[in-house]
Amino acid sequence: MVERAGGESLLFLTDEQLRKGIEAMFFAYRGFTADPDRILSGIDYGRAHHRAIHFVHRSPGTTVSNLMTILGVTKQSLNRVLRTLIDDGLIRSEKGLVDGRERHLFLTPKGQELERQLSDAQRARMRAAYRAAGPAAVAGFRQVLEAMMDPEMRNAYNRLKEGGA
Amino acid sequence: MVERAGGESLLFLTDEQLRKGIEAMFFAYRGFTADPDRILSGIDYGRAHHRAIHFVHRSPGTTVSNLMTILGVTKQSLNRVLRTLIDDGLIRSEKGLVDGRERHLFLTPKGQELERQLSDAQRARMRAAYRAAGPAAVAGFRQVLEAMMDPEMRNAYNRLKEGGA
DNA sequence: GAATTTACGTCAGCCTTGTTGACATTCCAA
DNA sequence: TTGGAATGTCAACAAGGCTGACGTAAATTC
Repeated sequence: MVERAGGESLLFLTDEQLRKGIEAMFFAYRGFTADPDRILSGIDYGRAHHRAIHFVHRSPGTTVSNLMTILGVTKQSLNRVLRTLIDDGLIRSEKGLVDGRERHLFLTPKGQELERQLSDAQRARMRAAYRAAGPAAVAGFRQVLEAMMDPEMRNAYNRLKEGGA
Repeated sequence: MVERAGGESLLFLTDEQLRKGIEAMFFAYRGFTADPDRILSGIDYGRAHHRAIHFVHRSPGTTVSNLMTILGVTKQSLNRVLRTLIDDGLIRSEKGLVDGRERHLFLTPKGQELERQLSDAQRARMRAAYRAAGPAAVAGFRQVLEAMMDPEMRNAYNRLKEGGA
């Protein structure tokens, strides 16, 4: 009755199972962004600002072009967001010492404060989900997500992982 | 060395682990939407059209207000998308028989054709990820995602699950 | 040393997709 | 009959993507 290959059930690969996974991703991503979005809607920023702040926090001193790659947006789009964050004193931009064409990005204390607020909210939901599901589920969660990424993004993700380990 | 509670390791709840999960969600969601987006960019539609088509396919005869709730958008926003899909002959809207105020939505053959194209692409990636990660990982994946949803969305998700089981 | 390429900033315009507010219609229900 | 619910639609606006073009400074290459 159950399809098998090498003794392993393949029931989890039915279209029905895949569809459930697709819908789970859709609804879960909504939850994933809900809490930071709520905070940001109060102040003048949006999800794009959150992403920039997150990755500058994550990789202090990163360059503009590196951030463009990570976020997958054009420089014009990124610049609009970065411009407001710099003007508002949340991000500091420093001309590169070894290569003067590059701009290195850092969070100011004010920027760090907002980052903490946002990531606290997002981590709280993540923590609750992790706790509810348990460590084994979390390992599987990460495995599937990683397998779902485009290869280039998987590389970017793994470089970030190492850096923060 | 390892924190323990009830004999179970809590290492998976460190801020570092949570941050990795957050970044995994971000990069994976990009991959998740990449293939349908590529198809849609060719024709005249966007991600919003995909979502509408998906859930109309999923729940044939669903009403407009139900779709609004599922998608989490306003009726004006939904109507704009629905309008083009109806005008282009991908979705059919039928006045309710028992309650004449309601409009029930269905995919036309043309709509079903596009739905199949889009979901084939999305399922292909999902299938590859599932296969790479294995059945145990998939179970964990689904558990964590479900725990991450807002309660209302979890209900919506579970109603869909039952219907399709 | 001159020419080219790279990294970045910026202006302008366009598109999608979300929002709010207002108003009309139709129909169910008390 | 009257209020509320479900829907459609018009208008205006905002966020955040995009492309294209142009400018500047700095590095690299010839």
